[in-house]
Amino acid sequence: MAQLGARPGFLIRRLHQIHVALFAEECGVFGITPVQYSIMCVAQARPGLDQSELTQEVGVDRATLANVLARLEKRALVRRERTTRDRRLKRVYLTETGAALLEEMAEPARRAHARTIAALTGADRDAFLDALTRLVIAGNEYGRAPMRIG
Amino acid sequence: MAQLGARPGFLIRRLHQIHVALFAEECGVFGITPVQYSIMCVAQARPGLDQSELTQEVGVDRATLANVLARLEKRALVRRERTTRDRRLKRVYLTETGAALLEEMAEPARRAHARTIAALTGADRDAFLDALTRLVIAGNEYGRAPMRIG
DNA sequence: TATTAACAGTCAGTATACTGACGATATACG
DNA sequence: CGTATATCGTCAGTATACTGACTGTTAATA
Repeated sequence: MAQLGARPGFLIRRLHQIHVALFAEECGVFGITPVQYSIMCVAQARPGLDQSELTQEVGVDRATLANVLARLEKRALVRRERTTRDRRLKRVYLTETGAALLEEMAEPARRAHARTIAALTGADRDAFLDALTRLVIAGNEYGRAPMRIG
Repeated sequence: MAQLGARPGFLIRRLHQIHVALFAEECGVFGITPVQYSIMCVAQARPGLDQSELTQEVGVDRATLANVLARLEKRALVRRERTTRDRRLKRVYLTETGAALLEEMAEPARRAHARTIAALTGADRDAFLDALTRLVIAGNEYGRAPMRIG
């Protein structure tokens, strides 16, 4: 890892790979990925957001979000409705099936996140998460999927 | 970011997105992505590694590496040679074109990495990189692209 | 030696992520 | 009112990343 290991972007890519692998290990049986899980969580917490609003909550660009939603919809985990007020919009709702799956996955998903940072303890872990949060907020506007902060 | 922002995996995904965006901003004109850049760097530092060895240096699974190398080879940035000793192997070498591009990109790439963690200063930055490194080493064996450590 | 194991690289299929373009719709403004 | 502008969702194309299966080759072993 000599040279590459000194590059922040390289380490971040690796840690992302590792988290995805851990999430698959814990939640693979449900056939749900980390991003799908994030979208389902927001769809439950804030039902009826349109796709554009969802991108800002989940930090996924609109093209990707449309793809993921199409997959979730095909499995009847999510429902989309065109509004009549503004016929451009599609509001997104978690179905009962989706809500049930979300509940089943809660513990495994929590474990996946915990295992990702299990090598850090106490103050180190807190400091890491704090720094990570600061970087994500500071860099929020870069890329095609800025989030709504607040 | 209320709920999602408390999940390590979510933050890591976002920071990875941000780094890729910054790398594209700095290096986009060269048409080279972060992973392509990593592979080219290793190909230069350790010429003649076969693809299997390369996966262990770069932390990319063999299917992905083959794809990336095919693209680099098409642009004549990299060369692949089957060995006669072991006819399964393909050794990888950076071409002169590749070496020239690598030199051109050195500064912009360095900036992209620096900007990714620019919001942290001094001890905070050191602590963050240290924690990040520890997590990457601790989780190295998860997933399909473990690295050779040492 | 003959059979079996393991390994290297590839391929097909799928998921996230981006770009740039497009059609449909809504809003602003002259 | 009518035109220009902006927005929403989608689509096509490309890149990284994974899985599982496959071919060809080498190594191990019975």
